[in-house]
Amino acid sequence: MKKVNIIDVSKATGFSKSTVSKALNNSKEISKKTKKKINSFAKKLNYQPNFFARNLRKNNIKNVGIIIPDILNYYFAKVIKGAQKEFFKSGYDLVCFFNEESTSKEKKILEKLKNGSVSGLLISLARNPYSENIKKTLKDFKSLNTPIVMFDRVLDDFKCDKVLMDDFNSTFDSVKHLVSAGKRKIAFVSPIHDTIIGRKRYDGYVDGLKSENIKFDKDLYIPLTKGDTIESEITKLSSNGRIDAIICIEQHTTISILSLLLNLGYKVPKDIAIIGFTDGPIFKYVKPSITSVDQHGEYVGKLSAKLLIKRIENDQNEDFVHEIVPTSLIKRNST
Amino acid sequence: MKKVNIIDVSKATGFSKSTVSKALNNSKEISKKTKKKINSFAKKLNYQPNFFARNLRKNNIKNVGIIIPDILNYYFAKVIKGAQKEFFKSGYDLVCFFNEESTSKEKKILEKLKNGSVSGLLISLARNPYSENIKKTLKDFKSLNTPIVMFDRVLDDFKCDKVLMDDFNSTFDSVKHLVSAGKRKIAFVSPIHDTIIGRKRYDGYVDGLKSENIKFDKDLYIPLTKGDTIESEITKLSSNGRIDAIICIEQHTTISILSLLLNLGYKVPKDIAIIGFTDGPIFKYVKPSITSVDQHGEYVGKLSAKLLIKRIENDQNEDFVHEIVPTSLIKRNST
DNA sequence: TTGTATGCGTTATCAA
DNA sequence: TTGATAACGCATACAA
Repeated sequence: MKKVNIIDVSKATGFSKSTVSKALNNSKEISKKTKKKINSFAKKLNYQPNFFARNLRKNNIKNVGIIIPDILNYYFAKVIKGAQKEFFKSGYDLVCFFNEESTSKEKKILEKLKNGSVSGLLISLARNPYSENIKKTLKDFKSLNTPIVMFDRVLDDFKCDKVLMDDFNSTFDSVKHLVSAGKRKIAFVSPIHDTIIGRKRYDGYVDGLKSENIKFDKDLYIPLTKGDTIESEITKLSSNGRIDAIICIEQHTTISILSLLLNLGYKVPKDIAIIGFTDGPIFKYVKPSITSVDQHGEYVGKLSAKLLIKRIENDQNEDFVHEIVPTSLIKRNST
Repeated sequence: MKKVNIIDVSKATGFSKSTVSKALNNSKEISKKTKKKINSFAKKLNYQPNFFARNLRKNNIKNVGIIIPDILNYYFAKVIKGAQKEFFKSGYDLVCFFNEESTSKEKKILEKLKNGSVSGLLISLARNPYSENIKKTLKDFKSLNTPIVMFDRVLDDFKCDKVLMDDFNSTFDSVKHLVSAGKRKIAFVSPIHDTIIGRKRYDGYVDGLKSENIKFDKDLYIPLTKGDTIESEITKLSSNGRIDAIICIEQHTTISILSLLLNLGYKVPKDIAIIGFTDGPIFKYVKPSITSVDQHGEYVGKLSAKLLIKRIENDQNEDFVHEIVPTSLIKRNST
């Protein structure tokens, strides 16, 4: 069963293929009557204009790519949701890729996308993306005129539109919140201390303490390296009333800490309060529910999509934009 | 900055464009030396063959679409992950859409996809998909030679490859598991009693009871309609030792039930055991952790992708396949 | 081994 | 208002 093309419609209606084309594209050159006839035939034959021929002729494709680390991460799922909605509204299709925190996979994806199947790219990089490789590959997109918008995990020295979370204030505000709840011995647990985001959140924590005239105690800063378990750290830290609150900037570690504290017999938040990071509902269902920093993933996706569309459709030479999306604290029962 | 095309490469190298084309496609007609030269020039110029021209010529596109209800649902996220991996391996790009449980949105997506931007379609329908509209739209894909694979939420009277969960045995096995833990007064809570899946799980429950010689008590079957709260139902049901276990086939309802029971002073699982449904980690972190039916979303995605690729690349006329993916019980502390 | 010519299905320009 | 023709960029049958 061959696909019906414009010539089939032309033959069926008796009009030339250029008339058919114009009629189907609702050109005002064509009379109402002719349009009606041609449209009805096209429908009857289930004619669909060839995607490639049309795009080849018009030389633009309404596809954009998105590359994120992991779709099972609730934050990224929200970003995709927000982005997809926005793109769909503007007629763009969203092609999804996952780098699984691997720079080499990321590179493979990027190389593949150079084939022109997308006219723009949304990307949040794999951890430790500071490889020259990736940067070089990304630069190729510039010469292909394919704009890139980075969000969340961005490359500092790559020039493009960027959407960032307000990581600094997320922890700054967390400290404020804890202090207002009477806490002053606040630990900071970071399994991502070697990332830019981790450092910004750390800075917010340190400055938050400073703004409350609390002396920074480096023993209360717990950077975790991959594979570290927090068990001994937390046990040590929590003994003798050395701390009365914990800010943890990664979801699973937060849950482990909560369960550890409860097992050790501490009351949360009375003895030790906890603040965690996630967009997801998990913290809502544990006991006690955990106060958490909401990163507004859906909004990040929407905003990134808007920037990308603008960049695709308008001037590529405008100055690059860096948007900072504020986080907000969802207050629950752990603080 | 115009994109460089094959003629630019041809001029740069001094070879004709057909020689260039052949060289870049690694044709054995072309000498090693020529290939080398042409390849190096192509690289230097950052030449990328025009996506549309190439596809127009070859008339096949390595894009597939996936439509799911909601990406924030962990099960569907897993399906996407599994599918994406499989598609990527075979060189296909995955274009993602979400129907948000709306048949009209679903229809819009399908209509749009008729433009030939994908050569295959993976779909899990919005609830209540039994509209003639959707079926008619889906049928159009047949005449476009675009194969469809349905998974999970399928349309019974539409002929295509399908991947289904073993819903019947999921609840059948759950009953067995509860009985082996000494429970016999097992309630069944279903917020999706009006769906095929809901009915199959119900059947599994009923037959599970039968196989254990437990008389079915219709008062223990709680179908919930949208908006119903389970509070009064569960309170009534749990009083006077009327039940000693609950199977609930929706994640959020399950969590609510757990929390309700604990508030009412019941011990879980001693007084009342609970089994829920989800692929996600939420049940792992509540106290007590909840035994749950794992639907193996990633495998469902992978399998669906495989079927679709086969259908795209091979004979379209083979008989349609219906795969049943077994579920498994993750035993935790609520049973 | 390389080059010439043609066609894929559209849309756009120009002529009728 | 309609139609003939060229062009988009590539791949391939065929000629050299």
